[in-house]
Amino acid sequence: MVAVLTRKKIRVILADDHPVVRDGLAAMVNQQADMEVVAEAGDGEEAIALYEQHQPDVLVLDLRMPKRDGVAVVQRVLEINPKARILIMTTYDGDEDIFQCLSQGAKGYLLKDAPRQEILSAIRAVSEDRPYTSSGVAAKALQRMGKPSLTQRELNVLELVAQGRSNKDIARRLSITEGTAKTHVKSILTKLDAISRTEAVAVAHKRGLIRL
Amino acid sequence: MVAVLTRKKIRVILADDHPVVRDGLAAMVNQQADMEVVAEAGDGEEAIALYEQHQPDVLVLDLRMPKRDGVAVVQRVLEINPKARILIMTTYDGDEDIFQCLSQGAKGYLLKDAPRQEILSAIRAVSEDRPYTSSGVAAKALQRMGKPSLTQRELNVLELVAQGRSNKDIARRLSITEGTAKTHVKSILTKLDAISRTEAVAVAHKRGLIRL
DNA sequence: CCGCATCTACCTAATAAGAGAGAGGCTGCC
DNA sequence: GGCAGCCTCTCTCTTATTAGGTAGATGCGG
Repeated sequence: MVAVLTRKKIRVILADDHPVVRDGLAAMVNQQADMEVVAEAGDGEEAIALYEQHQPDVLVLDLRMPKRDGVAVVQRVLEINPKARILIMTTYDGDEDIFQCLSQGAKGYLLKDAPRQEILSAIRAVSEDRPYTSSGVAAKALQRMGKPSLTQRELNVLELVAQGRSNKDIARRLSITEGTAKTHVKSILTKLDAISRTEAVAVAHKRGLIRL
Repeated sequence: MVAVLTRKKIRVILADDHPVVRDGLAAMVNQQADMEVVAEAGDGEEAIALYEQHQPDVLVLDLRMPKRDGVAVVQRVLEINPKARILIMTTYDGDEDIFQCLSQGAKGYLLKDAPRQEILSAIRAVSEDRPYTSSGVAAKALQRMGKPSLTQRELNVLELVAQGRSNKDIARRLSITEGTAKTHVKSILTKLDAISRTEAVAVAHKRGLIRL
């Protein structure tokens, strides 16, 4: 046995819907002398419940999860404990979610393809309340800065556009006139700097504004 | 120590670009008495090289990888050893890749969010040359059957359509006339059963015909 | 209360996209 | 050789989309 350090171990909760990923992270974390996994969650609601129960030092959170997605979990956990230390970890690299999570108070954000060392450093950083963001992610978050954001209504319209609906169809579904639908589409095009609706969908997808 | 069985252990190679996932799978596999990980690859080329070197019983392969993607690896490995037993494992659930891999000779296909037991069963099945396909995946592969496939040219056009290019722009890039571009777009729409180009992009994405 | 943003709605004119039909050159397969 | 499938090009016609401007109604924060 290794001598136990004076400091307590960093208590970590893992939340990810892939058992494989949880196993991988758990194996990595538990191999470290200074940290341990105290619980694992497979969906958003479980993550919130387990956070409340264990009050860990760090919550490692996948953005895409069943029941409640990452952004919602971040929100809820910070309501429970405004000082919560959350490390977002995902395969996803669109910039909208990154921005949302970080601006809501997540302490770190990194991608799943990060090497072991980087993941462990990130957990340590976040546990000490230091922000951690991998370089590529930081760049994207900066890119997102200054770009106009879509209104809720525009997002609804955008979603329908992405499904290939016509303006007329969109109007019917949202119970507005075709003219209004056009206006929304137009301002979406302007904000996303796109020439056609199809390009708008491509841009929106790249930014993580919509999921397909 | 547990008594060693008469049978040899199933020798497994893991290929995935996420260190976390490799760790998770390795931990799961090595805990089993009847299997062991003999090598791990982080990209397609490495996977091929390690396969050649170790000639494992099972190759567990992620579809999306740097350097060379899953489909290409399946092809190459089966050239090296036509009896190779390959288990495709991915987060991706579009049906095009599933179909491609299975029709090329991969023995199994499952999703990363599968529970531990299912993953292990799949490895065992494939190691005995029995096909394994999780139910949801099988359904999608069947769906794909009978649906018209796009020609190479149409796929090129589709890619440009997905980027939001206009017919005129597509024509210029492919050095064809706008009329011809329209013809291709039209037959894409017909084959994908879409009304507009934007819907075509949505369908194509869902089917895994294109990546964004 | 005022200003600002948003959502709503209408208009015209220009452009792009989609439907339909036809047709020649090319390949590969039977 | 003949046939099928693909790619290419042409044409017309209709509809959808986009650009431009204008403007009333609402709600929110200063």
